[in-house]
Amino acid sequence: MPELPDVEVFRRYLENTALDQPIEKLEVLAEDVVEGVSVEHLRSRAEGRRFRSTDRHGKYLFAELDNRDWLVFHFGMTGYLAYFKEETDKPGHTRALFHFAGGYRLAFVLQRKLGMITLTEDTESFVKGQGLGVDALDKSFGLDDFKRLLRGAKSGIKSALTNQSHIAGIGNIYADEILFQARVNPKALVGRLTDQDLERVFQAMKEVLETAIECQADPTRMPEHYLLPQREEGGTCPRCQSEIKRTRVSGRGGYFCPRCQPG
DNA sequence: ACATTGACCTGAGAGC
DNA sequence: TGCTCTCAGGTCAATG
Repeated sequence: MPELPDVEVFRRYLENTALDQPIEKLEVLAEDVVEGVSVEHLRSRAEGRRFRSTDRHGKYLFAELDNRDWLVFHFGMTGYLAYFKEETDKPGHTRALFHFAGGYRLAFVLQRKLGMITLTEDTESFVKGQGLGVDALDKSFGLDDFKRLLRGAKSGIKSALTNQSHIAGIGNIYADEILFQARVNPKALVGRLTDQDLERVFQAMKEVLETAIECQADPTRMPEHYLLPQREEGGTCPRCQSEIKRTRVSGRGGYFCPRCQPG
């Protein structure tokens, strides 16, 4: 689930639910999801504080505490947040649980433990330390920057789009969607794409990510001309009705329309 | 610099 | 029902 649009939806969710409430207790149910700092340290920094603001870079979510520390969340392949009050509403695979004064809780949920929580004093240096590239939806990230970034890349376009040190936020699902909308084959070598191709990919990148956020990253709400709801064996291209094909790029399964996105 | 593979984790679904 | 296999929106390290 958690690519840029999903994480942005989580950010807004946290912003709309958990801000400004005293954190009475931070319960860590799976200690191995805390990275970089000890569980004790994390708890001592968070307990008694409140979430003051949020931020996001690529697939990382930041939540600022009122002591200027930032909690960092990464959701791996299966993570999400859940805000609730009754213990019976606690999701399975809750790995960390913020208990607020007043009885509400915020759960950090991971089925597979591929995500993590950590702490940083400075989000910019955290981003730099992770080697992340520019956020895909950064307002100052324009077409010229995009072309400059990809110029010289020897890889296929899908690999380039999902490389977080180039552009942060795009994963397997949305790379497929972007390339479908841009009518570019996922394996096409970046160096062989025309300026027009790259422009279409750039426009599609912005448009798809923004649209996905508006749709709450929910495939069932996406526009009809989107590939996402058809991402399965035997799916139908919403544009030309051809059969959607499965491919493999860098070990990950992907979907594309062989007719709209010829190789 | 790039692709490929396997590892890290856990669960769902298919096929036998 | 139970077993095995494959796959799943993440990244990272080792290898060619």
